[in-house]
Amino acid sequence: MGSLRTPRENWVEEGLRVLASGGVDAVRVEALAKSLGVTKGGFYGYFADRDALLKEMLDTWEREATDDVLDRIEREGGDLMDKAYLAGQLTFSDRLHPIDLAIRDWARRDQAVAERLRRVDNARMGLLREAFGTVCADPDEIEARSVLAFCAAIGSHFLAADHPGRTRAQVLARAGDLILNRPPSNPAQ
Amino acid sequence: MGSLRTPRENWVEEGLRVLASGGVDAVRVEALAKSLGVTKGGFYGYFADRDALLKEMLDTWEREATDDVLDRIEREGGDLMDKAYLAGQLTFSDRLHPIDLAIRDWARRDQAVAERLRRVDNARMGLLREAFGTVCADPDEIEARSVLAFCAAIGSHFLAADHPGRTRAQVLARAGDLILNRPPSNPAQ
Amino acid sequence: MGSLRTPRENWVEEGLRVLASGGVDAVRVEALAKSLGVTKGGFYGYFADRDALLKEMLDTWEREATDDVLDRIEREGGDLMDKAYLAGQLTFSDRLHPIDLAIRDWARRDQAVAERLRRVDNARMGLLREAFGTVCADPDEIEARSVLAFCAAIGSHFLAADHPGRTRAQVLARAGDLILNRPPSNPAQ
Amino acid sequence: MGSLRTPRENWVEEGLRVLASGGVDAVRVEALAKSLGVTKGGFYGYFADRDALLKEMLDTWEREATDDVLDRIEREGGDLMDKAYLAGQLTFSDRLHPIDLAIRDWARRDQAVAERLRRVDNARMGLLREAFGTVCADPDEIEARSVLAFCAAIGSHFLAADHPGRTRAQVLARAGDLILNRPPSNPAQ
DNA sequence: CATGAATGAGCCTTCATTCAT
DNA sequence: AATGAATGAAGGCTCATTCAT
Repeated sequence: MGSLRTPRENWVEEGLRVLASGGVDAVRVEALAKSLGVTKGGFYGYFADRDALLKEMLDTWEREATDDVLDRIEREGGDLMDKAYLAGQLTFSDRLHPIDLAIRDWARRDQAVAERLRRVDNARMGLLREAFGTVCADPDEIEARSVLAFCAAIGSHFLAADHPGRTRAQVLARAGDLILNRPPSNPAQ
Repeated sequence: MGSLRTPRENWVEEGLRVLASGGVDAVRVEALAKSLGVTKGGFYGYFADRDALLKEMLDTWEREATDDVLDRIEREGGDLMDKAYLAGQLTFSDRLHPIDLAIRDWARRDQAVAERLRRVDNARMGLLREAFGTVCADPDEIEARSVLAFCAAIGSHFLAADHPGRTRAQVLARAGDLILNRPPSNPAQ
Repeated sequence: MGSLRTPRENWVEEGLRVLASGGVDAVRVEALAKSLGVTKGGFYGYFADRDALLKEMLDTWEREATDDVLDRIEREGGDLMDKAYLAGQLTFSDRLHPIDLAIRDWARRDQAVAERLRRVDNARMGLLREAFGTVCADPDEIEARSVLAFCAAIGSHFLAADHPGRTRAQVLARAGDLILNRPPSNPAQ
Repeated sequence: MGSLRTPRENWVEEGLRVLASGGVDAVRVEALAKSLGVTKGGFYGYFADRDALLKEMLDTWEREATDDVLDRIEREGGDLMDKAYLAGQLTFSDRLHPIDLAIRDWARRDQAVAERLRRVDNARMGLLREAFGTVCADPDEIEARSVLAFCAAIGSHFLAADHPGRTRAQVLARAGDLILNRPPSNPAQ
């Protein structure tokens, strides 16, 4: 399946993989070349320079993180809460989430990246607001709950603490109930 | 005040400053030397190598983030919620917070750092559990609210979205009310 | 007209153009390919390697600079001084002159090129000697005036100085009078 | 004597040597390092980058080609013609002349270098004008003879032709007589 | 033939590290 | 201890060259 991609896409793909696991600074032409089993010289047949690759990677991520997610939730249907939930699942998928975290860190040092992240996060917050709007009337509360949901999703992946006697998933499930202001959904777990 | 420190401490201090603003990869002996106005050769009079400095930086941070904070809240007194609140203020201070964020990202790629962060975050979660224990009886709920509080603190600094018509601080204040399960503390704002 | 040439000739032509404007080191297969709108791989269908192109360029230049010039002045007729003058005009034409200068520099570092240039310059000096022979009897003086004429033509294109109140062309016209040992041809200018 | 120079000066010196023999493009950090018997990494302790070296080389050349020459002819004394002659000897010395030729070629592709060369050539033309002013009254003729002298000096080093039965020096001596409008200085040679 | 793709050598630059003084 | 000088390993980029299609 990987070989069905154009070589150009392979560079982008490998770049995103490395970005996710090692951060921007680890996205080195030479390292990617080795992973792809080619020599670094070939890289410049596809990209003007390393920056061009980074830009392409961000384009790909932005598209996947917004358009692709929106297309998908539109196709699947459901009410607004279902859609937001599905968007969350797609956003925090094994593929997208690690990239997301790396980009969040990257954005702290690169204004252009910060701007892209802002666009993406605004789109996501839009979905959350719509969803919380179906269960809550006060706009301030909608905003607060949306932010809480978003922060929980992000923060839980940066948080290193243990939860003796529980799994992180269990704790987060309960936190989700609190954010949605509903009774514990699965007390037995 | 800076010059009252030993040269060794100056290297560590500068290292932490750069870590906070540029991430681990920006902590380069040469760059630090230039900032300190000395030559990089001198570095090796104090540290075996770059890794030794990084370790020392982590030691300093860990001490400040746990012992120093604990000492301080012990001295200041107050109930458990006050203590947790003060700990939060100290933790998310202008000095510690940027270092914290950088270390969180660093921990994603370095197991040893992850381990240290786990120790620190566990200590912090301990304070939060104690505090929430004074307003809530269910251990699962205590855990969930503690995590929510922690995630909100971390996540809000990685979140790039806008809040039309509101400041981030206002939204977070309201989120804090939700986490503490209390009515909006300042509805007028 | 350019497209009437064979592809092979196009490579040579473009090579000479680049040689004229940027020197030998600027004659790069990749750059030429881009200018010609083809891929560099195709180059090797016509030339064994870059050196083969350079050789071909020198062949073309040598032919144009000697045979073509001689043919032309033979066809045009006139006395020997007229012929030398026409040869000079052809030699220092917009096309040939920049190539000539670049080759002169190239010859300083490449013995084979120096040898070719020697052949060409000897041919030119021959014409000059014949021409000056019509206005001057002393062989030493003929040689000296011929060299002066030649040096003025070359040197004036490497000389960077200004001539306050005069154009370079005016100064050179007067220099030409001196070389030919005749009164100022156009004192009013 | 070479080792009495600072390492920095050694880089500049070697740079000028290579410039003289191979042109700007041959001035490569790695090549210079090898000639100096050091590794290329050390270069960057003295210069920000290759351009900084090139600039320093040009500074050194400009100083030697103008200030040093002027100082020297001032010290030596003599009439204006003697001074111009000495300046010519210094300028077309084994050291300066090859550098000069290389810079002349370089100037054809680099505007900043052209500007420096213009300054230097203007200074030289100034000396020539003063000298010819002592033997000639007409300003146009002074300018023409000055340019001829200069072009002969430059051009004779780019000219590749042979002079059967004579040496280049002999021909140039006679050319010098013509430029100075004096009888053959050494008819016997 | 010409193209797309890749190779490999070479250059510029950065940086951790060493070492004599 | 601190400096000046140098080393060597990387990494970014260019380019002549090769080769399968």
